[in-house]
Amino acid sequence: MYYNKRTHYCGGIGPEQIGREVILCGWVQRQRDLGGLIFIDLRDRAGVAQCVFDHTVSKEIFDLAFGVRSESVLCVRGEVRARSNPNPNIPTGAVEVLASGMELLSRAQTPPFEIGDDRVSEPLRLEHRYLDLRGPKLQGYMRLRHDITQSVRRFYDQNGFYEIETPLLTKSTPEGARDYLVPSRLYPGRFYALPQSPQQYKQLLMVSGVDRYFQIARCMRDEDLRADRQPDFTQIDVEMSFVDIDDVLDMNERMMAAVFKDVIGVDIPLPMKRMPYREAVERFGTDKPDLRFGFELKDLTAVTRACGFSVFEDAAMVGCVVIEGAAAEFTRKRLDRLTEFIKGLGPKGLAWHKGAESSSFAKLLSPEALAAVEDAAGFRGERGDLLLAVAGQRPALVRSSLGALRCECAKQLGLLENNRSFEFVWITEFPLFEYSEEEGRYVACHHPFTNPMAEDIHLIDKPGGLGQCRARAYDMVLNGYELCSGSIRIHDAGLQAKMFELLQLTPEQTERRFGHILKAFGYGVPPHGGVGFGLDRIVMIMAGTENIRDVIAFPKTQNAVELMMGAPDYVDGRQLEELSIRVVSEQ
RNA sequence: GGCCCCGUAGUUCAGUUGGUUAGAACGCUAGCCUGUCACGCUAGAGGUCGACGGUUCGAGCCCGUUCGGGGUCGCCA
Repeated sequence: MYYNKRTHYCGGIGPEQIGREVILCGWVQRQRDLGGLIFIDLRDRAGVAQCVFDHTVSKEIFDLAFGVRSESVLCVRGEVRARSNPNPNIPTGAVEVLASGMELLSRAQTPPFEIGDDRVSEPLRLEHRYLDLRGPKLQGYMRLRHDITQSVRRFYDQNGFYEIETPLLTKSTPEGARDYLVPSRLYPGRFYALPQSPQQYKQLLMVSGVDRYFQIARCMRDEDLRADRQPDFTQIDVEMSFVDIDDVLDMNERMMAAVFKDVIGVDIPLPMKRMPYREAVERFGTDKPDLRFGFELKDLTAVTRACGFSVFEDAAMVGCVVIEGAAAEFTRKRLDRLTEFIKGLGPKGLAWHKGAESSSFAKLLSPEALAAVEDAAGFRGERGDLLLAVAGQRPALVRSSLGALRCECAKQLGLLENNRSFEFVWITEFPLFEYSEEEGRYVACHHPFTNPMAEDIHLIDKPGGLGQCRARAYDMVLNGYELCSGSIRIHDAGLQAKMFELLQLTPEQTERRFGHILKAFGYGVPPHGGVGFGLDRIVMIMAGTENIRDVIAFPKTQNAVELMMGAPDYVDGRQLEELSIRVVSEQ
């Protein structure tokens, strides 16, 4: 037995080891039997090494090598030697191991798919996640994720932050995402909630005088999933005392730059760009703009009021994007597909224009009106521009559709493929409140502890002022993804009480949901603020994938199912009894 | 909850206007082969066409329902 005497990783042998005896352990990537000569490619997390079995090895070992199957676990002992015909396709291709011994440690069944074949359907791979994780792609992502979290920890440690864990079993505060609930055995009818974020705990740590805190925190939200959203995810949670916006932005953009430098050697220019929320929405139709390309939104409403085209005239807003120099790329068929794309988002249709000769609306406008539209849009026919316009009754929908459209066009033009540029921007001056039709009241955009901007506080008492009031809240956005979100919190008891009043929470509700934190704030709270980063998204972008499941070891499907173990699942009747739970719906 | 896409050997896919025995590649099994590395050659096994119901003389194909998966809107303080 010598498998516990491993000398190298498979991927770790090279010309330096020539002439030395090594012991490698790993999985059979492939076996090639040439009759009197057998090759076994042995794989571990570091790479693949070719092991050779020939007449120099005992018949017993040769027969063992003859019978090995893919994915069986072996330990191979032998001498490293130079290959007479090196394989330039693998890093260890200059050498091979001439086997003198071998142990078959675990015989594998035929796997349901070939390791490393990324065409295989995702459900099958998720059901056998441990096999998918053997492949070089996911191994690379796990390593990347490790490197990122280590770099994050180093940065905050070096800047005086304490890493502190907060509870997973906590209390439901139903303002925000839906909670995952955990029944209490000792208190029938009562429930813990799993944290959506450690928000309140980190603020309480500021009350405690921790001053600077961070945590790589698991968070759970029982909401529907997306390609970049899991119900069970990880947040880099950060809070600082005695700070205002600039201090928080400065610290955390330096963290992000340090991680990019450490992990992938990319220099991120600092300070990062900043853009008020309002500007982002007007120029890009979203609060998370992708700044890797242009195609900015233009408002045409002023020039289409009396243009002669009723669809434009009757709309509350007409907006457009100009896809510069790309008119030739967009054939009639592709424009039809873009129209379907837009319709899927809500608007009734898409108007397009390549010049007077080729346009869905030019004939309907007077020459003067058309010139005014082209001018307002920044359209230049001689450059081969394509103008895409959307008209509608809801300006917010017109903007968001155009925002999605500019991204779709960039994608179709191949501007994002293999694009390794990183365009960071802080979105600032978010609205403090937004009106909820569903609840018939104003709700906090961020959360109810968010501080208003000093210059906007007076708006709170003005009629209609609530919707105008801006918050000391900010998001870091990278390539169209929201990477983090944060704010400066309220530390003034009077202002906090006022906020709850404006949110139309009764004193009873306030007491039940937030009494503990208000009580704590009564004993001396420093001005404080912080951020929460979506770690999974950071890893995803640095990995260059668009699928958040790729960078989570054991992710869930879109229906929040964990296919490998089969969670969620029914539980034993006795377990339910202990929890005083009666299941009403049938199994 | 709404909308869109997908479901055929173990895997990835093809399958004509609805028509005889549903094909290919890889993988798998057996045999041969001493320099392969996507080894090669020979032979073989492997399918409730996601499920249920309907239309039809006849359904992988048409219709309905349903299940599973993906994307997206709502939702995600």
